[in-house]
Amino acid sequence: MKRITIYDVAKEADVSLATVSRVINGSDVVREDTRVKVQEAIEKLGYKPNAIAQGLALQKTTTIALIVPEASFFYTGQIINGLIDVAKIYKYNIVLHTATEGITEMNEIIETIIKSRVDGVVIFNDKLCKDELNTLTRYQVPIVVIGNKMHDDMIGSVYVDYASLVYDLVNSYMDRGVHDIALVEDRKNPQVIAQMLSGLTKAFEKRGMKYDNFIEIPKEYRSSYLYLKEYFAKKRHQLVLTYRDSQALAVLNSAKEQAQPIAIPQEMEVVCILDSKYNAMARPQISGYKIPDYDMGAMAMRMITKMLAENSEPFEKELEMFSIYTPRQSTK
Amino acid sequence: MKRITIYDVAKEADVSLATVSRVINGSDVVREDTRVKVQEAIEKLGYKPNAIAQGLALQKTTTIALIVPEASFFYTGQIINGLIDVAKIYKYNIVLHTATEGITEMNEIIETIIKSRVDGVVIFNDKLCKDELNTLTRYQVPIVVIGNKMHDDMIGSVYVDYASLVYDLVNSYMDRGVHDIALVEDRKNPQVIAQMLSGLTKAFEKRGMKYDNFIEIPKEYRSSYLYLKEYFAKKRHQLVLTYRDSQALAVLNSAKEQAQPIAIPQEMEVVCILDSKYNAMARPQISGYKIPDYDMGAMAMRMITKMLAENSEPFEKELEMFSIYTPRQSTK
DNA sequence: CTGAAAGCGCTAACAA
DNA sequence: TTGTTAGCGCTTTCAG
Repeated sequence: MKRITIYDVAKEADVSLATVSRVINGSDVVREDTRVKVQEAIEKLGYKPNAIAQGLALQKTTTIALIVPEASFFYTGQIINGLIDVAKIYKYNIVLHTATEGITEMNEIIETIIKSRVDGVVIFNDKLCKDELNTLTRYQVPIVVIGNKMHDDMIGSVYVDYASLVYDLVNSYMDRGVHDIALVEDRKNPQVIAQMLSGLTKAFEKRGMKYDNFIEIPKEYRSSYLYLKEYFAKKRHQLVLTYRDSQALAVLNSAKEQAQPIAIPQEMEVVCILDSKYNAMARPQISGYKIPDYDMGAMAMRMITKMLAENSEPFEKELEMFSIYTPRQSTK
Repeated sequence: MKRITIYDVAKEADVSLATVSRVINGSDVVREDTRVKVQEAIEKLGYKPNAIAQGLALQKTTTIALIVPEASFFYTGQIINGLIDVAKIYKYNIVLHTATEGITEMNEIIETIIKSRVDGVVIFNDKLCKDELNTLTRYQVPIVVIGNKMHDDMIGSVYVDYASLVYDLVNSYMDRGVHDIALVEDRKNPQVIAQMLSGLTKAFEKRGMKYDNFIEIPKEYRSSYLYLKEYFAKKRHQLVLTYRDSQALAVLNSAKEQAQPIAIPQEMEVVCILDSKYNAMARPQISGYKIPDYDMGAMAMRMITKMLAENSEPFEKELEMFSIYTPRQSTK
């Protein structure tokens, strides 16, 4: 089947290509009968407008680039879903890029993004690289970042304030006299951990105390579990904070499986900041915050479309999203 | 910053645009000093070739479309990762589409895919729609489907043979006299379930028996859990098969939390076909098959690139992937 | 209401 | 080795 173009349709319908262009773009100046005639030709030939050629002529691609970290966590999927769902509404295509560690990698992604002339980019990445964003900005590409508060003429953001979330949580525990609070981290989400730490530090400093209770664990579950098993044999805490569900599960299992099991929540409480369906499947069920991943993706896309709109009336470029706490069995 | 084009570079370097084109495409006929001159102009102006224009001229986009189900499961992420990783190697971009339920949806996706003139499409979807694939084929778009065995001039496939996997598993259980085997399903993965069923049926028929032991559960974990709790109060099985980890967890928890807890694996064994990291975090740990999700994505992409290569020597268009069984605590 | 023609930015013969 | 020119398929003034 020969690639059929607007010319073929024009010939078939016996009109000029300009007219065909008008009907496929829904121009209302076309007389009804010629519109019908053209439509029929389109059907008959199975013509589909070439989006590439349109993009070239129009100087826009109606596609936006999405950069996510390579690690495939459940919430990444949710963000993508939310984003794509609203992208569909606005007829945008999404080209997906995954950022591995390493700056070279990120540079390459930015490079291909610029070449592909996307209309905008949404970036969700735990390692935020200001420099890379700058080069995008230099090329006039509107950006929305998910997960970090920031703001600029061409940059918007959708985020959760983990610092104050953790601050509030820790604060209320400290009010009740719980001071032995540990933070588990595995270096996979440095940005978020930094925020959590700042919340913790602030709560401690408020009371003239210094915070330094990290439990640094390996990146993989199995070794984390083993590490924690040894750790808890020597040391326990009143409250353990984790970011991801798998970390909380490592805590739970290693605490339970001590020679002298640690009773959760009686002896030690556990909160997993980033709630997931697996938290409710664990035993004891793990308390956590329901972060609106899907909505963050959706709102990020919404924001990009606003930035892209011609007549865009001014709008808030920093959008804070809120999470709700779901207490379960791992806390008193 | 004005959009700068190949003309600007040509003027700056004082050569023709053809020469510029040659250096950006690495043609080796360019004299070294003019190449340097052009490179300098490119650097100076910050020129980036317009991939859209290149696409138009070359009649190819170096992007491939990926269709995945909307549901965000862990393995979907793995497939995407694998696919993107090899896409990077071959300089392909990935535009991601999620297929919600409903045929209209799928038709729209196919429509935009055809318009966007991607070089190929990889489709991973539990609901396979032959018709949609046909329209792609009519437009000469090479396809690789992940998860279903199929084959055609323009279609390749990468799959796991769940039927024979389940057949072997069930067969060995039946050899040991275990006949009371139940299959849990929630209608979210009809294609795979159909395959599993065919394996089960075959194993039963071999012994002149008929298989009809389904446990049809709701789609959400919470209601599945409640459903199964009632179910297991009345009825138990020697072996329960599930597809996804969350289903196995629902089985585990509801069995454990009976008035008279069901001992797993002593009284009832559980196998989750699709192994995931959460299976190892559950207690008891759940036995399952390690399906090579990442590799399936990677191989699918490899296959597409082969189909796209000019001088492609013939290759196997049906690629079976194998999984390995990891016995854990949920089986004897 | 419709057509002619000039781009959009780049590639690839074909000449020079 | 380099330049000239004709597309790639579509949009959009500008005339008619």
